[in-house]
Amino acid sequence: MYVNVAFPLKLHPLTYKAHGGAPADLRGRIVLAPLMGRNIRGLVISTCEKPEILIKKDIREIREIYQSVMSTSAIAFLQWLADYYLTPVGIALRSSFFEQIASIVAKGAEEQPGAGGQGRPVIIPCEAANNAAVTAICTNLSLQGYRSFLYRAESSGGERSLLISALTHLKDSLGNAVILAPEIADLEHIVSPLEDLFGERVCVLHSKLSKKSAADALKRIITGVSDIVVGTRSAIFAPLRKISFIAVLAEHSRSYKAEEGLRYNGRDIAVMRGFHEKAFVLLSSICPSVESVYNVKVGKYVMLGPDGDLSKEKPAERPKIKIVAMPGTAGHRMILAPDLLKEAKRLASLKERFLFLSSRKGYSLLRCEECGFVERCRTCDVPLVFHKGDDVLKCQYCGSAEKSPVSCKQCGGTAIGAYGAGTERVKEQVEMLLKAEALLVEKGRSAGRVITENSPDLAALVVGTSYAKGLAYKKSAAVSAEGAGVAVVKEERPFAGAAFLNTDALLLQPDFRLYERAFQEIITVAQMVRKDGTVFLQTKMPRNNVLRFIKAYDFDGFYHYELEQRKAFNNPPYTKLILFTLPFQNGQKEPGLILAEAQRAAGAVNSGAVDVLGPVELPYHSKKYHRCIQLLLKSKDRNALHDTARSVLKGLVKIKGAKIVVDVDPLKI
DNA sequence: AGCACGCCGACT
DNA sequence: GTCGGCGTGCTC
Repeated sequence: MYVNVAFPLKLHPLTYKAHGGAPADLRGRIVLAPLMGRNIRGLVISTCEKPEILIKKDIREIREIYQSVMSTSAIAFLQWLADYYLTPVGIALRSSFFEQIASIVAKGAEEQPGAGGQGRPVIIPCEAANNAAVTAICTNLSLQGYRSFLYRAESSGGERSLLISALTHLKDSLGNAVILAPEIADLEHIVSPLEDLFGERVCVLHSKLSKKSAADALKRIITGVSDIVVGTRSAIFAPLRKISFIAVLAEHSRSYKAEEGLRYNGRDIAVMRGFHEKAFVLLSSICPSVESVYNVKVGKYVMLGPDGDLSKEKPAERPKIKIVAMPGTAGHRMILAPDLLKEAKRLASLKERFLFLSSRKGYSLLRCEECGFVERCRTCDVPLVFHKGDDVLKCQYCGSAEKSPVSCKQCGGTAIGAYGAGTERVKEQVEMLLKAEALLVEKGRSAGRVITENSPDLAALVVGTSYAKGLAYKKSAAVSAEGAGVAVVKEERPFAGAAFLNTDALLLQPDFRLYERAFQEIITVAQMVRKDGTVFLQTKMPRNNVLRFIKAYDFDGFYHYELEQRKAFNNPPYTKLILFTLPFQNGQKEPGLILAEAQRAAGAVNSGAVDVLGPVELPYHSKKYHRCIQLLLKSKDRNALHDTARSVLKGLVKIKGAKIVVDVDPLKI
């Protein structure tokens, strides 16, 4: 018997011989196989009586055979994953905790697998806060087959409570489950109630766990001690033998998209894993993605709601959204509108909390009053941001800083003024106008780190980028890599008011998903503000369509409008995209040469069903690379798109010295 | 991922 | 003349 073995390498599966006494059920087993003079652990993805390909050398024999870690459906999912994301199976395997799993299995080969599932769950009675959705979940789960549902919740609390209520109802009848949340910091909210319900059955899995914690979690899953896995996107690769329930919380979140390595979307592949496992898949969000709403529309998902229809829901009590028209005249310098200031002042006097959101860090841009010149970064070609505290001009991408100028680099003029308002300047303004201290919160570098503030009580006035949203909560235990799983339920103290100071920054960039993002961003903040509070939107475009939908909390109106727009401009979800990026360093040989070769690769496209955009040369913001060449394929036909992409990729890999990044269903283009 | 093969610059 | 740089290619 021969076996085809996938290794966690950039390599297609290789054929080996299995010795006479080998067990018959080799598929899904981990094996030790000779490769390049060493022994490497791999996964048997298929078996055959005769080798499927002719090889010059003689076929070598498997050295060791260990236990199976993948069911047939898990292997099918893995192969689909590799196929869909245009990558060798080995790369897909490497994204699936394979090396850790293989090492656990090989080392623990002599040990008996644990009986598993003995921890008696502690059942906590659930408050009867449920609705038709809970019933729908329970009924459908018992049907045992693949189905995907989309649920729009009123609040993130509501989203969690649907999940917890449904699982409480199911109690002992719940099979294996995977529950995904976008950020590590979101996990603690779910883990704690789930542990109350299911005890030992619950385990946490995400990529920031220490080696040991990850190994522990994986071991618990493999041995059957834990069969309810809660985690971030990578947890969808949990080595469960079977899955009957998958939940994706905040399914609209962009954090589900991997931005390095295999660029998968955790939400999309959760649905596909659910399909292969014949599982029940629940996607939920307070503002579902346009993609998912579209999938409901075309019958791929079922809408879960009181009447299966969003529009029939009772209007919830929500904070008022107030559009504040700012003077449109060029050069107007108002940062905080009087209305907004008045309300913030009133709330501050009542010791209530107010959140000021700006989309930029730092103080402002510096602009020559004479000629309007704004200095840009030499490598990244973006405007440099003035940081008043450090008195430097800084690039937001490469971080390079230089002393702030005294005169204009273009005309020599000495009148240089602040232009726009970043968080640093907003803080200055707020403190000056409200005569109170404000807390500045900016996004840290590592996702999942929770801000902890020194003051015993939370600051009343908070200024920040959208990252400051995390401060809607009071005490939060830092989610360290080690301590994940030890959850502390946060005590909430919502903001009584919030303001987007430059809403227009959310509405003016050239990206077809911009309106969707603005909608989600504002709804997310509104959801955190007290129901009797106010959310202010400062804008120079008070009549903008999206702002009107947001003001009225008109979800149906928004999705309808947005889908029309996407259709009219041939954008996703009506078309599908695959993006090739070839990044290069500044010093590298003429990009013109690479561009010409990329052109040739793109020229080989012969499918009329696929549009080719580019290749074009663009700035690329990363530490190592500064510019890139991008090639975008666009089609209504997924099969034609993938076939074309495969042939284009064949051409691109021939380009010497070029690194190629393939992004199927890119979010940023 | 490793490891070998292979074609251009500074040395015992 | 050789030693060695790492760019490119192969691994059953």
